[in-house]
Amino acid sequence: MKIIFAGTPEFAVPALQALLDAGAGHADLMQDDLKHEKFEIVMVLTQPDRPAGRGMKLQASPVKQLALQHTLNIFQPESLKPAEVQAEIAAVNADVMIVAAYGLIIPTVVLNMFGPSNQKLGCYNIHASLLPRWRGAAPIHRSILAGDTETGVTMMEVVPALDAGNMISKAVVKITDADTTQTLHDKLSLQGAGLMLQAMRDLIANGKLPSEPQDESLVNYAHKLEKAEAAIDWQKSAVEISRQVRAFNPFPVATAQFRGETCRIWFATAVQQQTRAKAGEIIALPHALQANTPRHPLSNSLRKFDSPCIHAACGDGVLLISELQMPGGKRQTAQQFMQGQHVKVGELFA
RNA sequence: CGCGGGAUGGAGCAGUCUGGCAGCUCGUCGGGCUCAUAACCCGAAGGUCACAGGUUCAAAUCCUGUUCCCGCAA
Repeated sequence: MKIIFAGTPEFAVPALQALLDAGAGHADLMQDDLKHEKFEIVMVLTQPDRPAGRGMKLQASPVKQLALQHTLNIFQPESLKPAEVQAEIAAVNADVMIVAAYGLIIPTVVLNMFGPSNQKLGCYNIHASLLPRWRGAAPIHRSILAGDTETGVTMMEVVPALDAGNMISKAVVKITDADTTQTLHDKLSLQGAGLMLQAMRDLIANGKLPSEPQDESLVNYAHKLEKAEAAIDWQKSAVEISRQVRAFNPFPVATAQFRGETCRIWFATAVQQQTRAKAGEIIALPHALQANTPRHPLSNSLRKFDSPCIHAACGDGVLLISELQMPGGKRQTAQQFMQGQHVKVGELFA
């Protein structure tokens, strides 16, 4: 079965790796008699190298880097709309196309190349949510931000409308208080790779995949994160702020003003504690600087938390900040931050 | 050469503008106190101030070059 794999970022890497592990490879490197039984990756579509990182040097996408290691046929058009680009895709005569966070619109003309009218097996997408919830660009971020207790991945048919195709299979993943977008992303991309591989095996075995339509009444959209959403509003509840912090880790990272500087909050959890302190006020700094700070009534009861955190009052509840970063500096644990900055109880985040 | 910040005992930082004894919060080691402790008290070790060159009576500090790290941008 000839496959085109279309993907760009880290999320798509486990899926491509899964195909490679399952025996896929460059056509020239495979035995002729295996080609019909196994997967043959005839083209890897990925976005063009972009300036990225410090110095803004051109960088190959994670998918491209993996493809290069396996000497796969790489194609990096700016867009799939030009006729000559579409001709190149048609020329490899693939049976199926797998899409995972590719990031470019796939025109109807291209989708039709894999349609039944051409005796092909279809075009399928791996999406990082339990559709129809969280269609769109930032499903992982939005599921944490919304306080969902579970999310997942969905394998689906690609149609012209955004993430609206019929669904093939799903995997559910719980969201815990310790999950960030990073940790969920990693779990989901692995689950997605598994779903995709199973779907491809079923496709080889049966020549088609059963699917069911999405319930349009349950649809909602995961809009791309705005930079402005990164700033913490300390009037909100600790639970909401904790979700925001975890949803924005590792990108773009929630921010707070401290001593006139914008510092980034990498990790924080919420506890239910009544306090009369102002929103954003630091009310306790257990362990590290206890000798130099007034003993706060809460500090004894909060001692059960084994790593030192900065305890900041919110509109409702208390936020325990355990990892943060000052401008120009590295990420550091709350303890290192307290020692280096000489943080005192009563200082304010804004 | 896209723009900005940084490098100082094991960790995190101040000191640099305005050159003049290497400092803070921790950690480590030794001793003390305590029913006990990540608490408290006393003491000690530990530094080529990223690297190279320059200016100066004198450089962590000023000048030049290099390396590495962080942020902006995605």
